[in-house]
Amino acid sequence: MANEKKLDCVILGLLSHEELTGYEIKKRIDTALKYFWGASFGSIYPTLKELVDKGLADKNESGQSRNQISYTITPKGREFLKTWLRLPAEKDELRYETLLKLFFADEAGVDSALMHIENFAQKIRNELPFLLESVRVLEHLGNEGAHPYYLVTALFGVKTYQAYLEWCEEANGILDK
Amino acid sequence: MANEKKLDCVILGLLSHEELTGYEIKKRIDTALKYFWGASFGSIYPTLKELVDKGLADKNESGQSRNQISYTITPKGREFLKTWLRLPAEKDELRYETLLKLFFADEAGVDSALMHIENFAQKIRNELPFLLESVRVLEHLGNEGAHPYYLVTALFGVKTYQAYLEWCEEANGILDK
DNA sequence: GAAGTCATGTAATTGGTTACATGATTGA
DNA sequence: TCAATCATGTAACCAATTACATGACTTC
Repeated sequence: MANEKKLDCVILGLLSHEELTGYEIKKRIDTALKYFWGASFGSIYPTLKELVDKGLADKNESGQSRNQISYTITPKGREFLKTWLRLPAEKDELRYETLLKLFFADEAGVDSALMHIENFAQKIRNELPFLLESVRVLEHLGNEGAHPYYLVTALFGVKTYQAYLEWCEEANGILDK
Repeated sequence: MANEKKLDCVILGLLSHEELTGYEIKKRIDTALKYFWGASFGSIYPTLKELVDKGLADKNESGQSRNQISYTITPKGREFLKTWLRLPAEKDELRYETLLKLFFADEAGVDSALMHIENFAQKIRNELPFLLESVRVLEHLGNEGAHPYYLVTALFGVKTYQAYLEWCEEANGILDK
């Protein structure tokens, strides 16, 4: 029961802010939600169809370009979203392959362990500037509308990324001796 | 291609340390790997069967108790594991429903946002002592075998959990004004 | 006119969860 | 003897990815 589909809520959430096409929804997920959620086209388009069927979103065929289809949230969709938002979160989960490979690294040797840590650190270092920039912008935008919520989630990214980098140092120190 | 099954490697990894039953594998995952991986019985038992079919593990029907079936890793299984361990990690991902509900919280109001943060903090506070105790024990055990790798992954848990708690404070401060 | 990106969608497959079914063992 | 836990396993279901198919628009 705890494993319901969340993508419909993600999409409704995005639509609650603005009218969007499937393609744009994918972009939003890959940028703003990147560090705590993911989804592919192969799940986004079918879910969009479902939302329309259930009366939670409306399809607007007449985009500025002929082949663009944009979606808006319906009042019923907004109600659905609000109900879900107020329910306690059921599942927060991590799947860190890096940690897995590290946990079992005894079998493969310390060099490969150090490589995994370095790869991980590199990925984080690449992404951190984007996140810091988001925070900078959001702090300027002040307390209107959804901005404080965006800020808080971006700060989560920053905090955890910084913790990851500190851990990489620490782990290196322990293993590389 | 990036989305191959990882559970076979998780199980082989655990078997590379010791002989285990399916039930014990589940327990290991729920304790030692808890904060970066998960799996259910419904995936563990079929995977165990697969591993035996592929010659990567052996089934030992004669446990101390009649209805216990334990598994050991074969040399081929060890080779398979080692190869995987040395390949770069492809996928590190988070699915934090809490963050999702926070990102869209404008629709539901600040009270529910603060509730989500508090629930999250509570969960972390509950789990942190166990993790700290693991670190304490592992630091005592020294540098033999897999211990440094266990230590490093446990420290990852501690570092991130502490970062989460700091973030909860910060987020509360921003939203609760 | 070619390359790249914007844009939508489907089919096959898979990895996994949930719920169920069953039964042995242990300890109060 | 009853409850809890140990222990294994299957079937139904589902969410999601990957790969594929298609075509319009933009820019050099």
